[in-house]
Amino acid sequence: MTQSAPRAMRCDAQLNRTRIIEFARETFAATPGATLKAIARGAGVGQGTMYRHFPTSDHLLLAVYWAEIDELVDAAPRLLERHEPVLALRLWLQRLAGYGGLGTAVSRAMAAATRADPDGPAYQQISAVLDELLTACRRAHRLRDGVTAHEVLLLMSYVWAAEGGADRPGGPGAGLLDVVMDGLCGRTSH
Amino acid sequence: MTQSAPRAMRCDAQLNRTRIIEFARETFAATPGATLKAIARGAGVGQGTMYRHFPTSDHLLLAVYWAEIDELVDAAPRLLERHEPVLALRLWLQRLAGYGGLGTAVSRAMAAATRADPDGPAYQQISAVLDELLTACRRAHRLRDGVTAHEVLLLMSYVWAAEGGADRPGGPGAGLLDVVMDGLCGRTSH
DNA sequence: ACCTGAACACCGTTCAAGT
DNA sequence: ACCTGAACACCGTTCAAGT
Repeated sequence: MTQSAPRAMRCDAQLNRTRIIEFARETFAATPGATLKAIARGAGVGQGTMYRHFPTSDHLLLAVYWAEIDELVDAAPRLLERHEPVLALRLWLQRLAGYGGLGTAVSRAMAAATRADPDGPAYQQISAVLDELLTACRRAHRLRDGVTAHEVLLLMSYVWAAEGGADRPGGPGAGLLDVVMDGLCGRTSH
Repeated sequence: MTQSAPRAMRCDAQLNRTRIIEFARETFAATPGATLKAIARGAGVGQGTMYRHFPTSDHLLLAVYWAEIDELVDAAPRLLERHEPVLALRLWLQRLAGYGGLGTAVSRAMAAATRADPDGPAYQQISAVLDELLTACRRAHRLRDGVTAHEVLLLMSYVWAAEGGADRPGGPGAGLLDVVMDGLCGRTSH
């Protein structure tokens, strides 16, 4: 513990924080575009408190969906153990896309992370994990050269671009993952 | 003229309209996130007038960048005449991406069109023209099956996803068009 | 038919006052 | 150290009143 452990919050602050997050989760599920003020009111805290804990709505979004992001991150090594690299990559991206569509957890947090805090922990973790998948593919000479994790995430932004969600089973964009995979695996150095 | 020709506007209305558009063009160039109220004030019209002509900021955006969209649309047939289909498609997408980056004309209008008015004339024209390019490629058996123009535009949304613009020459996303092209042309039915 | 501008209901943000 | 809630500067939207 040579470094500053984040200085435990006072217990009322901690309580308020969890209260906000919990109420925000329910609220976002019902009303995706809910306002910070409304959430503060509903959670029974002052607006100043809200603002202290979550300076912007993206911060709140990340806090609410943190668990889902963790799941996504944890899934990667498991996939790499059980499948060959390219399939693992495909399944992971599929899962990423599966979270997509506005209103579902990870896509909103991803959008928030890429938008507001590209250097924040959420984006860092996700791109680090994706980088492992890409490296595995590269080692197997199954990936084209010079593609970064950030670029792949950029390419996947079609998932959370459309309001309606581009990932619905039948909808437009359902087949786009095939296109992306072929693009990523074409022209290998093999 | 069996149909309702859009009923010529009164001359003061027409004047106000062009005044708004002109001032908005300058303003957007300087301050991308400019507000409708500020533009109304700067253009010397009442807020009600602003609202009558452009119910939402996306409508204004489309009006401002209409000329650029026309250029893009007109470029397609020329490209098809002078190059083979796949190269034509590539050059057109390159041009589309070249408009990219927030703050440049077409990308903002495209984002506006896909977001607010997916059935509006701008998006219709662009996707129709892209469909011609795709059809030409398909006829030459150089395009994978079952890809629609809408999907390709969805895939290109990486261009206007990032705030900084993903299309800068050296920046991330510069090589993504290659990935997209390989993805689109892989697995042909040829 | 069109324009004006005050008015309304909202938003995020701040900050003095409390505990 | 943290919370509260009034206050501030803004936004889009509406609408009675004018021409």
